[in-house]
Amino acid sequence: MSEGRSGQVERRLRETAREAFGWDDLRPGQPEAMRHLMDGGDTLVVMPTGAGKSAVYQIPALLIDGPTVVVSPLIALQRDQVAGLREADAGGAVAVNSAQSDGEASFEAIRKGTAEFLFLSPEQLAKHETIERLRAARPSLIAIDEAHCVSAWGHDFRPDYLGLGRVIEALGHPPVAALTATATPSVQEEIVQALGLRDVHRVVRGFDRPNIDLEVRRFVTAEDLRRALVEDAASREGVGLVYVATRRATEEYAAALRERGRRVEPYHAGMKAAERQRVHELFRDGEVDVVVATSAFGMGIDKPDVRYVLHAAPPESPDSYYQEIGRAGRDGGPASAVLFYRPEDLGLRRFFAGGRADEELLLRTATLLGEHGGAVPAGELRAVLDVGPTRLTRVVNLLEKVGAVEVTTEGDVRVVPGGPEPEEATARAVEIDDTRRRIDESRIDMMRGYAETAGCRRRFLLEYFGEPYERACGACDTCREGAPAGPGPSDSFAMHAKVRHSSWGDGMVMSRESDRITVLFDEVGYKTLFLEAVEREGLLTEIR
DNA sequence: CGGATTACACCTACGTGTAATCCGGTGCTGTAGT
Repeated sequence: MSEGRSGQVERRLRETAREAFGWDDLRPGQPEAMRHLMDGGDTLVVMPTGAGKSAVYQIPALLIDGPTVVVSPLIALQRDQVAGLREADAGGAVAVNSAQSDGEASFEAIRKGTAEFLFLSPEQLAKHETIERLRAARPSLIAIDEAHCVSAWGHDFRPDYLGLGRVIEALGHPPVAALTATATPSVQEEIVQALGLRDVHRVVRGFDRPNIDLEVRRFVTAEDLRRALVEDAASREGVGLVYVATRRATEEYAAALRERGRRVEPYHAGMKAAERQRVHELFRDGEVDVVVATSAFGMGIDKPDVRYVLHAAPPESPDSYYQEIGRAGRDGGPASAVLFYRPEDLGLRRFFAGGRADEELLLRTATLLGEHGGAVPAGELRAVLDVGPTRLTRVVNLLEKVGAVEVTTEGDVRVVPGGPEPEEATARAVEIDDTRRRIDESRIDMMRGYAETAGCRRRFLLEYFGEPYERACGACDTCREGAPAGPGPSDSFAMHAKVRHSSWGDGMVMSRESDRITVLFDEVGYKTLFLEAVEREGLLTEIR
């Protein structure tokens, strides 16, 4: 590739950025990713909200002939994105989902080229008719927005996320851009695997948010914690968020804060759509001081002047925690993230993470498909097995992973000839699901690790996300109290070293403190080991 | 897994303690009934 041609491509990218979106310049990392897409490769972009993730696919979309399919997890998000693109001179945008009646008109607009962008949920893409309509429009680019959902939701909550790899192939695998604000190296790997990305160019940058002060306050009784949080939230200046674990707690904290004179609204997924919308608007317009919410509140929020994010209970992983506190201080001004912590409150997360694969249903599905021998439409399979679409997709995903069944281009399910027998397939599927669950549970352990570390909290989080951070930040509670120094002079088990444990298998060193290291094992997830014991017992060997 | 609620035992006052039970998050979709 000559210097001249890539320079020319970059000039066209810059021109398009200016003309269509009014952006005067491209940001670091963007041009390379855009060029890679235009050369036909896939790209994985991990950048904070507001740093220009969307531009990475939107600008090439206008330069490559053919429409762009955008997978977006929330209908509300699709609406905002369509509206945003319509304001720009970006070739038009439409969506297809259950909230709008005229899906056919949207497909028509894409086919005729009167719209460049088509927004869809993974569930829409799980339908064979949708794929057929899209194939007719010959999409030339696919964007997966909020790509961490593949890993966070694909295994149970919204299993159609794991079908996206198949969708990409069915559409002829045009260049794919997967975008997210938060993904550890292992989640990045999972996204690449699940989507079947090839020739991947990665842009990973900007994890550190130095203006967010980090603090954990520990409590013994639930009542003390509750009082302290209400007191804290009631006395803060500016707009803030309080994350709680249950819907009921949103109401209770909101009532307590209202009593303290704050303008406050609860928010959770059990509320009516109109009410949720209203809270979003009040928050956006600065007409509330505090929103008390479950994890339902967050995606798509881009309010710059959120001054604090308090947690009344730990979330399920540092991944979720970092996403939630990352909504503070987007304007670069001082912001605060405080976790009000009791170890007992991790129990609810353990409960949520605890559901095991349905062994009986796996066996029944595999047996039934084996006896039938041919391709069975998903609808018929659901009826015979008497299960809903979510459960069936979950089971089919697992059986597909062990090579027992496959989904045809028509969207039917059939056994793979020569694949494992039903019993064997079930056992292997259960094992795969158990591994995934152990890793989920180990993420809860890492959340505890964050809450209980004596070291710098920022360092803990950044190393969890794979960014070596060889110092103390000075802007967290442990630093202010004089956090212990970093790792000693020993250079064994360096950051990101590959190691082997006699019973936990292979893993990678993800963080180091003065007396302990944390290793992410392929099979059992995150484990923290004390260096003294590692050396005394010879627990780990370095491998390469 | 832990917290909140309910049931009921106590035993004779109308309240209190303990055991059993229930419940908990995230969103899409498509259809039936207003």
